[in-house]
Amino acid sequence: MGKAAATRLTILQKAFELIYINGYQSTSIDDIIATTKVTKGAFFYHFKNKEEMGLAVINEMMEQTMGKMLLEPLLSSENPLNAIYEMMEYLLIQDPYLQIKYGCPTNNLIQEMAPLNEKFSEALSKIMNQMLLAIENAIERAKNLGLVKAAVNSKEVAIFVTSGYGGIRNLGKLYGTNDYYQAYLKALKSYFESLE
Amino acid sequence: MGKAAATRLTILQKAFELIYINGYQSTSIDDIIATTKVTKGAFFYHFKNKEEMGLAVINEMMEQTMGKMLLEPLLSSENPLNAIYEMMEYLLIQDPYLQIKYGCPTNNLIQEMAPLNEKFSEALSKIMNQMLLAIENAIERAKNLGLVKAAVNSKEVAIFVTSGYGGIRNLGKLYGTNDYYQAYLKALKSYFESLE
DNA sequence: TCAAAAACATACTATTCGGTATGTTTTTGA
DNA sequence: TCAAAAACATACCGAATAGTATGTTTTTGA
Repeated sequence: MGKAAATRLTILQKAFELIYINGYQSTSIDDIIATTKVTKGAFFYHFKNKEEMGLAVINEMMEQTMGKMLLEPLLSSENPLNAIYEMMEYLLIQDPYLQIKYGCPTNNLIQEMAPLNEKFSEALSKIMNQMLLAIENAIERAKNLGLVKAAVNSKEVAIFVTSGYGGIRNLGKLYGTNDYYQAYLKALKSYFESLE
Repeated sequence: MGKAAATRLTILQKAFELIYINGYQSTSIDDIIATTKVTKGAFFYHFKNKEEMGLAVINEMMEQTMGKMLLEPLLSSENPLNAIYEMMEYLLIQDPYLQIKYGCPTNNLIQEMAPLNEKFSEALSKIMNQMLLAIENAIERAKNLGLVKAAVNSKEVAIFVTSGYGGIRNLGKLYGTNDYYQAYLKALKSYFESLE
């Protein structure tokens, strides 16, 4: 990676980190450059404005991570329903980059920016579509494997499960303890059993 | 109501409206006074600072509404499970004050402010505790009425259902259509049936 | 090697925002 | 009625912020 590309990446990484913690609007460009060795001139050389940088964070940082975290394990799983549960458990309990008090980066940005900025909505929709589709396909595959009742509507379940994930992340932010995560996971497991 | 109290209420109502749409941090005091006939002097006569006003919005506007919308119908319902579903359906589809693209006022504020402000977290926790407890009690009552399996854990279900509500509101903000609400409600209904 | 382009650095600006200082007007109650 | 307190109005301030103007340094490629 060239030096210029490294500078750009430094900006995006720090920006992602600060946006995850404080939100997009509360993250100032001065914040980003103060905690890196990047100057304002370099920042505006790489990005036309703050909005373009925010979109790059979504498209180049968040989307990739989400894809690798989701599509790969779900696509090849022998027990798709179980794979979804494991993914949730990983995201909520194991993932070292996500913290209870800061919630889920994607859901945070949706909450903050969806009503305010069409471009952000589009970029975030791609990520959520990835997630919804991955789960829907997994359920569909579970149906074909005879692991889930044929009457189950895959799309509805995907929406239901994805909603639950976003919501429990928000409850985690509020209460700051993973007790709620544990309770949620138990209920999720029961729910999945009801689909068999 | 005295004139002073009316001024205070005007501020709180407009503040709630703008915070619901744009978020707390993006709602400036200048915004609030520009769209009312309240001056800055009056604003700071009634509230020590912006934070105190924000807390008043939560405690005096949101908490009451939530209590009346939740506790009352759920407490007296003959079929508690059905009452929860009806409440969700009302909040998502019927409620004239809530809009798809702006999501849920409480969940919005949690998302934005929980990691940033302890006082906001406390105030918002009271509201969410109300909701969680109301649902938990309703499930418990359904169990006593023989409408729900004894093995069901009321607290876990309350957390699961509350998460789902917050999450689907966020998806609604992203996609701007109530198709997702409808799919969510169908899945919720199926889920409730699995508890019987 | 060396000029042109890319990449970065610094100082500055216009605007916004929360909050204050200092008033004036309105209400209250003895 | 009238003074004191409550309620409101206006002008202003300092800090923060996105973005720009104008440089200098580094890299590139012929």
